[in-house]
Amino acid sequence: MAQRRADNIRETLEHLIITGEFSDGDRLDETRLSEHFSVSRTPLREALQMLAASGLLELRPRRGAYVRHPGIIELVQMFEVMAELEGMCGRLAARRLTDEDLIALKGSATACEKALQTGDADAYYRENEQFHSLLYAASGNGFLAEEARRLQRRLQPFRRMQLHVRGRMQQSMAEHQRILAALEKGDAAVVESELKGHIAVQGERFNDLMAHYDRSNKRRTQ
Amino acid sequence: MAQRRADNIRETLEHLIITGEFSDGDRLDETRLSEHFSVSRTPLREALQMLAASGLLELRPRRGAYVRHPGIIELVQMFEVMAELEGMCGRLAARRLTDEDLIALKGSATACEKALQTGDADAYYRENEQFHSLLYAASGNGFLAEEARRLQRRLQPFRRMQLHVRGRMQQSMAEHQRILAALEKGDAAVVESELKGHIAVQGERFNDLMAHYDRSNKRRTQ
DNA sequence: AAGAGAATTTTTGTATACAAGAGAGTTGGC
DNA sequence: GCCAACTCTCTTGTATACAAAAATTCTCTT
Repeated sequence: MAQRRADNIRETLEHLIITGEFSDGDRLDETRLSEHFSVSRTPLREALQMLAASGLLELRPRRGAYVRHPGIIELVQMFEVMAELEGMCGRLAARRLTDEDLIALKGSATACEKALQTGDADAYYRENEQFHSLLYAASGNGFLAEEARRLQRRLQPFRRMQLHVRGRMQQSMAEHQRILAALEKGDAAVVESELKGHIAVQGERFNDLMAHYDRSNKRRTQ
Repeated sequence: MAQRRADNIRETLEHLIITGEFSDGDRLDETRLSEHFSVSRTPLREALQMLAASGLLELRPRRGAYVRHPGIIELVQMFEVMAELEGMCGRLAARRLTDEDLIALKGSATACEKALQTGDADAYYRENEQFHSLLYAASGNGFLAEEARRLQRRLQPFRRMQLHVRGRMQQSMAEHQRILAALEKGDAAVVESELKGHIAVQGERFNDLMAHYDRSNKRRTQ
């Protein structure tokens, strides 16, 4: 991919869609957008196709590009898959972990703890993401790591919301510690189940989460 | 997606890449290809980007599109993930299976058996693919089913090769029967482990498979 | 003669121009 | 007065034209 402009536009649009600037079902007008970005329709269309490929848009032939936000059912399903992938990463990592991996993971966990103590949810979110990415890499399966990152990215805004649920950050941190301990012992089964739970809880607690989601939706729709 | 021409071209090119008409590292010339397909470069480029999005090409900015075949390591990793996803589908399906799902799966298994008895490897391949697709759907998780199908599609040519390994078809059929039996009993753990094994064996027996692969590669390179 | 640098050529990336399908609005018929 | 068909417009899909960056070749110098 990655011709300069098309890729920049993709990134910007992706952000706008993910942060909810565009609502589900919105139609993206090529001409309007190309004027907005001061480019021709050619690179803009390339951006739209990339977004469609990653599932953020639906391209209906001769009809246009429509924003496609996952509904609650689809979100639960995505978290279900994410839990499985993370569990798999953990299971493999427990067997294949290198010393460098462990050091990096511990460093990341420390950074998480620091963010937790200062109460900086954004920083915690970033460090948490880093912790999980390191774990994916530690699985020793590059393809799995890529797939996990892809889905992580897709679920990004929803995982972020989770952190605003009362007490979730503390619980998340405790889970990280248990995961690290089990990893160090090489206990694949525990790592796998801890990680599955660590993610699955986000799907299961969706009532809380959707309350937040709906309210932020309403706020921006008004 | 799916503007008429770009999508047709994508399909054709995908076939050419998957069947090995293009080798790893081959550079695809936009002008040459657009002349070959009697279209302009615009829809052709769209096709290239779709192929890049699904991992069949690498688009290096200002350098062109390069065919990207998975190496043996990546293939093993992909099968490892496929096994996990199939196992997950099976586990969920054991819990969520409807009567219609079971009937459809049984029908598909019967069709597999018929193909096996007539020794028609192509038919067996098709019916086998159908059996697995039905299983994905039976998981009750549409997102998981889509992801599984995506990866199945990507591994298609390599799974197909497996069937030419001596005795693999018979073994595969027996595994299907055991999976069906466990599904009917609702034994999620057995279904999951049977399916994991059913796929993982393909990754593990990669020495046999690669012997075939290399020979067919050599044959067409000459 | 070999290597570095400049000019040329080739190829990708972007803009614009053109074609054609979908949708809305209008008009004619019943 | 309502429905249907036709036209007109608007938007997408495709072709072509243009710009800019690599790659290649040629030349000049050492």
